[in-house]
Amino acid sequence: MPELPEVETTRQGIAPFILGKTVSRVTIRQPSLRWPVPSELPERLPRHKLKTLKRRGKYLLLGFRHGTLIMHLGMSGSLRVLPANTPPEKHDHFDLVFGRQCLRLRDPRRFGAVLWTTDPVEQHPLIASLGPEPLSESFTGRHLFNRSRNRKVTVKQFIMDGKTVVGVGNIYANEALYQAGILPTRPCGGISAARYERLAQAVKEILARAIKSGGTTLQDFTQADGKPGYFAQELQVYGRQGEACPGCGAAIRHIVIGQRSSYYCRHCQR
DNA sequence: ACAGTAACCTGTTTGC
DNA sequence: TGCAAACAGGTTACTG
Repeated sequence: MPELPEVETTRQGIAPFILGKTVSRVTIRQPSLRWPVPSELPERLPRHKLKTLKRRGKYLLLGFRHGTLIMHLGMSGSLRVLPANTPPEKHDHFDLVFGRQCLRLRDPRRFGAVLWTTDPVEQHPLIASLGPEPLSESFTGRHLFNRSRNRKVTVKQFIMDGKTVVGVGNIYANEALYQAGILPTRPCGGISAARYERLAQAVKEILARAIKSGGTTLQDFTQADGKPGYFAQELQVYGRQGEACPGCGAAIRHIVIGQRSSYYCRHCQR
């Protein structure tokens, strides 16, 4: 479900309710997520104040004086702030309670994660090898060009790899390649620096616009207040197999690349 | 180091 | 209508 815009939307939505607040209780209902939820959290977190709430790629980082809680929403996760006495529903696996309010993780497919580290979080194995933030200055066309030389994977797989750049999932990879006019199947090692410049620009624009729209709701993504995101209406190619390309009117095509659905226009992308 | 595939899990949609 | 297969926004782990 959530790509970078959805995670950022979530971060912004929950921050005002939990930043600076003190944890009163932790409830683990389902410890079996992507990795086991650390069983010591209910002893370790209460009485500690949440000092920072950051995002790195699609990871949310909840900073405490004595460590960092790392959360990931996987394919189907969502976080909401609710009154602490709200009865949990079927897939509500984890609660971080702050007095009368509670941060609740719901994740039907359980590909999400809740982890704890006392080391500097940037050294955590899941975080340390990540590429640059797409909305930062260190993410450039030159970076894409340099990293892709002598590689053969398709450009779509290349930009979806978190070691290349973080936060570009399947939806926005399709959209960025369309906007940049690049065929998703093209081997990444043969694309020119000028075209990578266009692609980096497209990634930045699309992610920034999606964040402003509150993310993309396809089936069940909700912002922290329970409202859907509105970027789905602005998707040019994703999920539009057979529809007319907004640029030239040709039918949008659908293929599978690396087991992920891919959509493109054969005329506007080359 | 790279490329390709399977794996984790549940819910919904599609096809016979 | 019923049932099974296919598919879904992510990422790691394993194989060659």
